[in-house]
Amino acid sequence: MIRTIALIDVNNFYVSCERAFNPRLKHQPVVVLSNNDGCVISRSNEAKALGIKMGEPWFRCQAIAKQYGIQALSSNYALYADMSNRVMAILADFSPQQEVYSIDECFLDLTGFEKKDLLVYGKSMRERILKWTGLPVCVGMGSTKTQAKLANNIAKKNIKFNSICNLYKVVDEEKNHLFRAMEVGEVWGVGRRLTLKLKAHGINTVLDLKQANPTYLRREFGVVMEKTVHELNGTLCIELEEVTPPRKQILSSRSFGYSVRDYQSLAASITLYMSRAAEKLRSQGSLANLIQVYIRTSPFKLDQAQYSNSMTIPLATPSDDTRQLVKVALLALKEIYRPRYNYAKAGVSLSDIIPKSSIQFDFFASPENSSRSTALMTIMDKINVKMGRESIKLASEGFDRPWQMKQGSKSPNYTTSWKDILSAQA
DNA sequence: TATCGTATCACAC
DNA sequence: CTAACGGTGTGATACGATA
Repeated sequence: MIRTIALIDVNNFYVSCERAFNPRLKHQPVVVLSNNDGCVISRSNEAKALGIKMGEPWFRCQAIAKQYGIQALSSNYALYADMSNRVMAILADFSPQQEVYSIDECFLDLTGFEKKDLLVYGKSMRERILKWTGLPVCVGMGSTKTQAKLANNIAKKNIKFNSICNLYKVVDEEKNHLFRAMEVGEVWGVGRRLTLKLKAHGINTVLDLKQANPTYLRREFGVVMEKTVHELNGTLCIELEEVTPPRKQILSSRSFGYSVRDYQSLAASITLYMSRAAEKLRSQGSLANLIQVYIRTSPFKLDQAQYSNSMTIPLATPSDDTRQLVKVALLALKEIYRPRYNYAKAGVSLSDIIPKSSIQFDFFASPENSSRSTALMTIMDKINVKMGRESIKLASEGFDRPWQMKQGSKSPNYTTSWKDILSAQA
């Protein structure tokens, strides 16, 4: 059966979230910055029009920002995550099959809906989300995920589509016209490197790729590209994934607000990051077998001595106990730490992850210890959910943290903090 | 010869 | 005022080691 897949995506998501609560930002050039107020990661249309590039380091935009009064905000993930949940909940009402693909996008399976009704259906999604959350979305529809993505892209860029593009409704002649006008890099799965390579093979536009020979593409570019072309032509190769599978790797890393030289600060940061990673691990009911710790100086400071190192340590028995994971992580840190470098970033990773239900005790492990550990971690997690993050924590996470990342202009947590709501009113 | 482990690449957002 | 460049995650592929 021919399927119908929709992709719904919030326009300029982070900026739109900020605008929903601060109308003064509307019709203005606005950007949201990455952690540490480093790079531009979301732009209003006005900011895009001024030539601000995605991923541009913010300090490089100072001149133009001053000239045009571009407003920059630190990222407020608590706000974005909460808004995301609202959008996803609304969209879940439009189909029983939903794949939450990212913080601001989801696929819906609309197979079986009358093709002629799809535009109206998409329009009602857009209207409801706008009314209930204040966020603008675009909707793209086709017979595969790749087509839905492409349709969404078309809806975003061509005003005549009014934010909804149903590829079924676009006649072949116009489709060819649209696809010929789009760069091959616009296709989902075709990034910078592949764009270059494809162009070297004479494939420049979406239409070129759609018409290319799949067997030839597989030989020259690999399976992924072959699937992409089949999907472009309406043959489904990438299924909707409704249940998010447990993470196979959990990472927690952060750049420092100011460079760090001493072991103590690094140890505190590693403890902090590992605590976060362990929380994520427990929240998905898993155990990790492998720990990685890394530290590095700033690769951008060419005049300074560079050092980057990591260490991977396998655990004797899989664990989700923050205390144990931190202990091992600090052993690794001790091994790789070298004095007299300006460290810019540190991080940890948990991998070789297994479900907790499948735990096998080794010869020396004690089930009693394990259940005590679980009880402690569970209560810690509960306290932190109820009373707020870090209400209870390991002392080695540190208290004042002068190295913590910069967040110079974060908006209030409008939807998740009573304190912030009150101060936002004042 | 098939499989494994690991590093590297490429991509998405 | 300074100096200043994100974070998380997946899958494919390459390649030497291992069973």
